Amino acid sequence: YLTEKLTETISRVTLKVMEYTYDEDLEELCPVCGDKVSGYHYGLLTCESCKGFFKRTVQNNKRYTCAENQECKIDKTQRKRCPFCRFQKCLNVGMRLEAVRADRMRGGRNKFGPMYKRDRALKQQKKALIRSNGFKLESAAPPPASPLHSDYGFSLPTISKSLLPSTPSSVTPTEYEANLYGTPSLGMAMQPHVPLASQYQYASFPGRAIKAECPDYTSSPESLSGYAYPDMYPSASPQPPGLPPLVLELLRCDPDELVVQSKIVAHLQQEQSGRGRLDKPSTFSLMCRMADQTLFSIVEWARSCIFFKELRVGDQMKLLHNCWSELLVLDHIFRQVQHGQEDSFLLVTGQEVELSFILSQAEAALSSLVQRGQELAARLRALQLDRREIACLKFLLLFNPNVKLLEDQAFVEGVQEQVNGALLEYTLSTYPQFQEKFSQLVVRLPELRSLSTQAEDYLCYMHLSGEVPCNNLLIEMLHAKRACV
DNA sequence: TTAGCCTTGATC
DNA sequence: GATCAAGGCTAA
Repeated sequence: YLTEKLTETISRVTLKVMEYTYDEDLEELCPVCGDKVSGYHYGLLTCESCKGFFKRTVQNNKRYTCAENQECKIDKTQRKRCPFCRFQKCLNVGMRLEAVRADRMRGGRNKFGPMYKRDRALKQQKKALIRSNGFKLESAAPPPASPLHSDYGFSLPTISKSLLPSTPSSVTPTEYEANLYGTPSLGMAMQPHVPLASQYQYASFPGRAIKAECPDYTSSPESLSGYAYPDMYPSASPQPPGLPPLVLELLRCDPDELVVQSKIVAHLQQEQSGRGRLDKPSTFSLMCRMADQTLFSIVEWARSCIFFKELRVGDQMKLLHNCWSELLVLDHIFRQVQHGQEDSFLLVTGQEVELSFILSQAEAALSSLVQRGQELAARLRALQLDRREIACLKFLLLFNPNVKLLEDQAFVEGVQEQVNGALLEYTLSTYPQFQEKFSQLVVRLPELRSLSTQAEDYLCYMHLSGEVPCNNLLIEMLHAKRACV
């Protein structure tokens, strides 16, 4: 599998575009302040006020400073208090500077149109997956006559009550359906926490578009190199004074999270549609399939990464065999960091699962894993881990110079050093008030490695018990790694 | 300065 | 002609 993956030509899963209705999108909440969404603005669904705020800030080159610690909470009632943190949040959730037109031309469309369309399609697809999963809501009073049983074979009280609005005493099926998929609270929970393409934010654009028409950034060769940091931001954006180019490059390697999500969702749907109605996999089996697909996307990511693609296939395989579980765990942990809820999980498919449910169902070994994972996520959340840093951490895990028998160990060591340097420079310049952030981040890596080893052991145990689905890349990696050691 | 409403205009 | 995401206007 891995050999194939590393040698095959790039194949892209065609995204299934599903129908959508505009109204459902509008029931979501603004990712910046939680107010009512009024449509797509500058890259994602936001409210009218954050749209206006973003526009004013970028158009007028506003400079803000934060009177506190640059971590003010932004919600509907407090959004006016700290424009610095509000703008920071706008950027962090993925609002796009380049969608603000430097020429102020009105009307018309820009190149984000297809992205908005795809985003709508993905939201719809996720809803469809929930439907087919039979994720059950336990809020309804009275509850639905019969639990919605999953085609995946589990009917779980997965969505926490707290996420649901108070349910009217009686609901029509349509209203129930609307509550299921379209409530603001649930909509927020199901919304991708890193909005589409936010990773391009500073990486792919040589500069803010100066015409109404945005440049075709996806295929711009200039975007690959030769960019300079000062062009990445509007001159008055309250951003740190400099970003190491390597950090930008690493960030640029990250795939569009929504694309990954949709691939996995589409794959799981396809897999399930090929099964008999009575053939219902266990929750564990489904999680394995999900992890398996995530691992595929991680391999895809590595293959297309700067530095990694320079390596020979033999070294590529050794590096991946060494760190696959660490990358998988880090991917999960970072999703939880962004999710920001200590009492629930966000799955790679965008679904949310209550932690208490997992802990009540899981045996001791799994419970311990889950809890350690949540603890690590909480620590990293406390450090305010951002996506530039996570991009670096992924490379630090991938380019591990301690891997035995590498053909080009010096190169791997060199990458490790460069990335370390870039991360250090980034944290110092971006978080000058938090000098020890770099060391605080790096010191978590052994913890992450230990956690991933524990996860591997658990997977191995489950595999020996016959619980892991066949033809699984996880198992291939597990065997390969254990064969090396 | 904010945020709700209005006008515009490329794309379908 | 309808759509809808840009920018513009303005009272609070």
